[in-house]
Amino acid sequence: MAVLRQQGYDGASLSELSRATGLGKSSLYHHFPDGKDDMVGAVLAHLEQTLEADLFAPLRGDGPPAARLRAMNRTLDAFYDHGQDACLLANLGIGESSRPFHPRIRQIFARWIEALAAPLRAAGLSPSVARTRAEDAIARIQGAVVLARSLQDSTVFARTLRALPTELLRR
Amino acid sequence: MAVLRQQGYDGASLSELSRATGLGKSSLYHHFPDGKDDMVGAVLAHLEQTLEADLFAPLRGDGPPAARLRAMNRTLDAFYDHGQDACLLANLGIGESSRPFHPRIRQIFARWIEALAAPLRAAGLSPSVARTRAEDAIARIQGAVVLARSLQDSTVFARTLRALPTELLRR
DNA sequence: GTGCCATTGTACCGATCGGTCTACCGGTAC
DNA sequence: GTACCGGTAGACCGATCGGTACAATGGCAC
Repeated sequence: MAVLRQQGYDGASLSELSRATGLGKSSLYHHFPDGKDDMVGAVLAHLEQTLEADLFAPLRGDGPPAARLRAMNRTLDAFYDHGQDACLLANLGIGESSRPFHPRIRQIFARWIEALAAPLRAAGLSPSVARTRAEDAIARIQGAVVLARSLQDSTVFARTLRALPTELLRR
Repeated sequence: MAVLRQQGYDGASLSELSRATGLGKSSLYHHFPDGKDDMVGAVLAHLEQTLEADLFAPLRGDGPPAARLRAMNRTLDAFYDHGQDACLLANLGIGESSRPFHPRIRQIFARWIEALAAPLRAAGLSPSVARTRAEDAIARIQGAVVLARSLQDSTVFARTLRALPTELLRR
């Protein structure tokens, strides 16, 4: 996952993946018979599981909406290493949209949006407003990561996360 | 530029660049002796020039701030093809930050931020507020492109652009 | 022990990578 | 005409690409 998020699909060569995993090529192809796409699929499946547990489930939880949003912030801050690490979803989703793993990217983003909309509805916002705000928030997070990495300055990322909870719940 | 923004640095092979430009390899290496990095450099230089003329200069212009922001929107909407085209800066900036062209990416983003802050200051916002708002706006645009492409739904992009002028000038 | 099977290291495959070389073209100078 | 030269095509280079073949390893069933 680290190789993919940093190098992207084309940059993540098999020898790099082999080195990073400590597995020889034959082992990689034993576990992932369909090659690179298979490995990417496994990485995305694992990411989806992780996000489900650490991000989506807390968002859907039954605590106060503001607390759920703060939980998301904590997870994201760790996940992106304070905005210094690239986003795997963005790196894979920004390229060719015809890649076999692209539907999975879309699905993960869709789940994130849906999970984030939940606490906003719980706070009394209409479903449609909750949804558009969730989309906008995720766009802001993604853009903050892109900009923080491009500028090599994580200020934007920190500021974006800090502002989100109150702005999302504003009436 | 089209190949680079769609395929990214590693995905943009020389044969692809050759095909897209209609030039043989030897011609490419005649004009860009230092190879791929040289070509990327030229693309970024050209992009910077284009942005300077179509985006930054209008932002710095002397019309009403709201009109300057609407001009930015028009340029961006065309530039990203309503959110369907990837962003070259994001695609190159999201990867390894040690690449030789990375300083140029950073510089272009910095100029964009500075240019966008100008109409905000002209509207009476303090320099520091203008700057952070400019940064946030560019992050939102970048994130909107990432999300629109990942979801294959340009709604987020359109909504983001539409909301920007009034939100940026809000007191 | 023996057989079995999942797993692994290593050599190897054709294709493509980024990049170089040489021969050639088409204009311009004289 | 001829010398020159910016530009070009395409063969070619070693390295690396994604992927395969195959023999060896190692643990487990019996």
